[in-house]
Amino acid sequence: MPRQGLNRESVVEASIQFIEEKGYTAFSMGELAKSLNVKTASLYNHVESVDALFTEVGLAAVSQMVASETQAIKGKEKNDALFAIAAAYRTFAKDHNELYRVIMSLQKSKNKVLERAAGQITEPILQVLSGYGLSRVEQIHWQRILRSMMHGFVAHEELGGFSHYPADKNESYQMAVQCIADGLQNVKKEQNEDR
Amino acid sequence: MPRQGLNRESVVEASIQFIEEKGYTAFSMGELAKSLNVKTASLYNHVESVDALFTEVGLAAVSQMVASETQAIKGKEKNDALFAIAAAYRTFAKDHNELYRVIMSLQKSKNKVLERAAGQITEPILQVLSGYGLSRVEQIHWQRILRSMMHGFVAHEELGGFSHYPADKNESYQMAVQCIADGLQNVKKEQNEDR
DNA sequence: TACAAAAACTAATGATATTAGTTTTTGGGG
DNA sequence: CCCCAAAAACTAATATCATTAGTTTTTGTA
Repeated sequence: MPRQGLNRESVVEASIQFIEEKGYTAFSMGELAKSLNVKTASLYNHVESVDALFTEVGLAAVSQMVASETQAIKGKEKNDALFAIAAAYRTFAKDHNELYRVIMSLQKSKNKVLERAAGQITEPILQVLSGYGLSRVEQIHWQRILRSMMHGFVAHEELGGFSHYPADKNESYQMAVQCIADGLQNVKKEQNEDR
Repeated sequence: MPRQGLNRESVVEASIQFIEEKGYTAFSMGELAKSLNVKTASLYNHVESVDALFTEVGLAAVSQMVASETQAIKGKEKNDALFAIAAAYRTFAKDHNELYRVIMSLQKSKNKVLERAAGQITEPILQVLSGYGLSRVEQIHWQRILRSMMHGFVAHEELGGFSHYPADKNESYQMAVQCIADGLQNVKKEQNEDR
């Protein structure tokens, strides 16, 4: 009954912490409330719904991830930047796999929110690609290709999708990124041949 | 009270139909029961839990998907087969996007089940790759790369992850697959250079 | 034809999110 | 310094889930 000094931000913050510690599936309004020494209903003074809360958590997670990526590519360009961002992406997904799931479940939510997130996610990737002398449209294509590969890989990896085979996953990932690096190289080559 | 002649199989079948029609999120034991003219509790004579039921649905979906892929690559090899399986994968994911989600949520489930599914999913992909003269280990790496790209792409696409940009998604996907085709080509080239 | 197993049912429990309505706290204006 | 309105917390209730226990009904077969 003494006030806990909660607000939207601190509730989101607490949710992130809860999810990182106890996991995605353990989360509920009741459990969150308990961890804040508050009754469940009190949370609704600060957030409209569990969905809205998850959206906030997802956006915060996106910011964290983008920050990691941005940090990772600082001062790098071309393939150095490419391998760096790919490594940062995968590392974040592994180190914060519960948050990564929230990011990926974010998509299904609505309109504006999604656009803001998409814009953020795209930014460091486009920065990396800007070093390859691509046209505007090519950048969009390759941005999609890179994101697909990175997400597809970590999604399979984390969900146990390609367990146990006698081949190192780090090496698989390196090969995947190299494949894209080579593909980007080819774009330039083809342009030269066009002249 | 007259018997509905249900059994595990028909319940799974009905679940698939329900999910395809009304969607993943609309599903509940109660709604399923309603669609079968049965009380909720009766379903438990045939399935142990919602989780077990979803596992069954997921495995059935995997079978369908693998069948599509297998059909698509019949009589093809090398890049023909590669582009065919990639197209079939994406088409299935789009045409049965609710089922595709179930497949992807399958992963988190347990041990044996997962292995069986993984084995099935891998099969037609390895068949395609067998045309490229790869070593055993290389096959595993490239299988992971291809699966990552395909899943990553359709996941982003379906969840609205890379909406609206002025670049055709079909073309992005073609480029992604071409990138892998070129990568596979390079493996051979490098082997030749080794001699 | 009777009976036992299978299939359906009723009723209950315990999570869950959410809302309505009530009490408590507290910061700023008289 | 005190009062009061808004904000923050609370209590209580509802509705939706999955799931289980215990009961009745149906039906194949001995």
